[in-house]
Amino acid sequence: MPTPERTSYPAIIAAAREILEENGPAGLTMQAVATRVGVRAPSLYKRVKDRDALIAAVAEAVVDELTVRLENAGDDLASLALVYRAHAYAFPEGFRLMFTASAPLASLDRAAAPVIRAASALVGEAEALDAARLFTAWATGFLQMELSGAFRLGGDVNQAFDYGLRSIIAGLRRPSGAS
Amino acid sequence: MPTPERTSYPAIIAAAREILEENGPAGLTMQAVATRVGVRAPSLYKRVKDRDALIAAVAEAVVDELTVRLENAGDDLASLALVYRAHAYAFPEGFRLMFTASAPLASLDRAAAPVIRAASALVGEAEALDAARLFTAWATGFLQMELSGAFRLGGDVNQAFDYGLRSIIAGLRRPSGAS
DNA sequence: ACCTGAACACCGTTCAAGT
DNA sequence: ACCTGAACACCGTTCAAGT
Repeated sequence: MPTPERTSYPAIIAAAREILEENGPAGLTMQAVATRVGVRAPSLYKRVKDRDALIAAVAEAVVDELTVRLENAGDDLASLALVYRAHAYAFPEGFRLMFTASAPLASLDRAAAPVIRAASALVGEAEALDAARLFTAWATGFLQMELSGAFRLGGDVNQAFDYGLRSIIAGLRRPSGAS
Repeated sequence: MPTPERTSYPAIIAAAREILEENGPAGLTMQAVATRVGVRAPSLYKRVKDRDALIAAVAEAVVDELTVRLENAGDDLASLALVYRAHAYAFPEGFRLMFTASAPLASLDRAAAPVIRAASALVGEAEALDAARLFTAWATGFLQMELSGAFRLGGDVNQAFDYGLRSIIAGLRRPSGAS
C-alpha cells in the first residue's frame, strides 16, 4: 500500500534555502531540513542523494533566480550590476555558494548569457566574452568582499561600487582594451 | 612535573595548511591535524580554541604569506596581479579561505597596503582606495571563478586575465573615473 | 512506495586522570 | 604543564521493518 508523499523535492530545497539564510552553512543540517518539511531525516534521502547534493541544489536555485532577474533587467552592464548586487544582498549565504566547488556550473552558464549580451553591445562580439568575464569577476569579488566585511579601510562602499562600475565601462570603451 | 611540549602552534598551523591543500576543507579534521603533528586530538585544544579558530589561523597564514610576496613585487598593478594569481595557484584551498566570514580581516588590511600604493601611483591619492577596491575585487573574483572551474564558455582564460587587467588600468587612467 | 526507528561511523569537544 | 583515554553530543547515512 503506497504511503502518501509527505514532502517534495521543491519543498526540501526551499526549506534548505531558508535555513541556510537564517542559520548559515553550519546550521544547514539534514535534521533541520527534515524537521522544517515535517519528515524524519532519513526520508530526505528518497529525494536527495546526500548533503552535498542538497547544497548544490540550493546553489542552483539561487543562480536560477538570479538568471530570471538578470533577464528582466535592463540590458546594459550598469543595470545588471545593480540587479546582481540586490540579489547578493537578498541571499548573502546563497550568494557565497554560487562559486563554490560543488556549485552548479551549468546553471552559471545560463546566468552569463545576459552579461555577455550587454558586454557585446559595448565592445563588440569579438571581445564580449573577455569583457563579460572582467565585469562578472569584478562584481562577484566586490560583493563577496562587501558581504564578508573585508572593506574596513574607510571610504564609502556604495561610491566604490559606482567608481568600479564606471571605470570598467570606461576601460571597455577604449579600443586599447582589445586583444 | 612538566611534560615536554610535543608540538607547537606554528607546527599545528603548518600541518593544517598542508592537509587543507591535500584533502580540502572536509579533510581538515582535528584528528588529521593531531596525527600529522604526532599528538592526540584533545591536545590541540591547548594551543587552538577550536576548529574555527584553526581555520582562521590558516587563512591568516595564507594572507600573511601573500602580503610578503606583494611587498616584494613590482609596485605596479600588473605585477601585483601576477603575484596574486601565482599565490592563488600555489594555495587554491587557502585562497578560498581568504574572504570567508571567519577570515582574518586585520591581516587583509596589511595585504591591501601595496595595492593601494600602486593604485595611488596610477590615479592619485584621492581615488586610490576606490581604485584599489576595483582592482582587488576583479582579481579576487577572477581567481575564484577560475579555480572553481566557472569559466566554461571557451576562450583563453590567460588572455581574459590580461584583457581584464589592461582594461582596468585603461579605465583608471581615464579622468572620467573620478568621483 | 514512502516513511521511520534503530544503528553505525565519524567528528568536535570536554575533562578527569596520568606523568 | 602538557598529554591522554574515555566519554558525550551531534551529525550524515544506511537499512530493515513498518504501513
